[in-house]
Amino acid sequence: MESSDLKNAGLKVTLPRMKILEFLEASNVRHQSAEEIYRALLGMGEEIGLATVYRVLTQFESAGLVSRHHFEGGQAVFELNQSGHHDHIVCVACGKVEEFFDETIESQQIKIAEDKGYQVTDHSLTLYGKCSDCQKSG
Amino acid sequence: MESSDLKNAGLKVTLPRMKILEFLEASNVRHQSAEEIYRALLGMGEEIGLATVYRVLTQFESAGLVSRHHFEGGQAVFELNQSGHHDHIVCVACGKVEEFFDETIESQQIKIAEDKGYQVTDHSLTLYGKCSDCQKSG
DNA sequence: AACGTATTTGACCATCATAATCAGTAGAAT
DNA sequence: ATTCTACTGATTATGATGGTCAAATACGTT
Ligand SMILES: [Mn+2]
Ligand SMILES: [Mn+2]
Ligand SMILES: [Zn+2]
Ligand SMILES: [Zn+2]
Repeated sequence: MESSDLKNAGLKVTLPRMKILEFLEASNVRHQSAEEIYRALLGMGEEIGLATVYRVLTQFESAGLVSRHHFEGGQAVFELNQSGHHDHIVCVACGKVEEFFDETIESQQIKIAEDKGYQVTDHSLTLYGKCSDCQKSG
Repeated sequence: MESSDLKNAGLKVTLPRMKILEFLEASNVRHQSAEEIYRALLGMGEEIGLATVYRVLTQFESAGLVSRHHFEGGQAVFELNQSGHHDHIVCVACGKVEEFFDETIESQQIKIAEDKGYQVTDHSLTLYGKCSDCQKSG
């Protein structure tokens, strides 16, 4: 039951919020833009405004329910925070997004920041390249 | 002489291009937005259009003279490509930007990509945190 | 030096992603 | 059920950046 997630986040349980959360949980695409989510919901016959989608996603982000990523060149994409932290590798040809987590990189980042006297709050790491499929066909 | 840089890049030597390149070379701030560069030039009494600044910076980027970075929340920033590749750590309190290069991270990134069958073309890594100054005063 | 042409400039407008407004609507506490 | 407040969604606003086009300019050629 997703409504408990909303309550826990201090958000009123409303139809648009439920619909967006359900959609993200049911979707097999993990990284989607606000507009993609909006269009998908419209396509499912839901009545929802684009402004609401943007607003709700921002609220979900503040509540820690979703993460927002800015990959090169396009809109921000959102993903449910189900598994823990990870970084991304994006295919510059087909747009496919894969996830990875590397302990060596993670700890090295903290070490670098500490050496410079910084207290790290966040980081963003994205690799760009051609996936194996696109290397064959391109 | 900077005009040779422009010629090498296949760009005609024009006043606006010279002015922007000279400004970037003379500036002690390494990472600046198009608008900051525009305002600085205006403040120096130069006559230049904002559209020209954007256009020229994009041309410089294509020519490999500058790099463009999208840090969180604001405009893109540009920097001269004088030293080699590096990544950035940004203070979330005062906006200060520091640079670093870590061979461990660099090679680990390539290894990760290879394991997934990707041919890396580029990557972006930015750490966010509080610098030592801002930790004291904040 | 003067010319001719292709390129560049800059004022202005267009666009794109996203945020703000605000009147109407719908949760939820009583 | 009533009431109050937070939420929604159509619309408008915003901020960064790109496109247009007439006027200006760089530069190879005379
Ligand atoms: Mn992800
Ligand atoms: Mn830099
Ligand atoms: Zn691909
Ligand atoms: Zn700071």
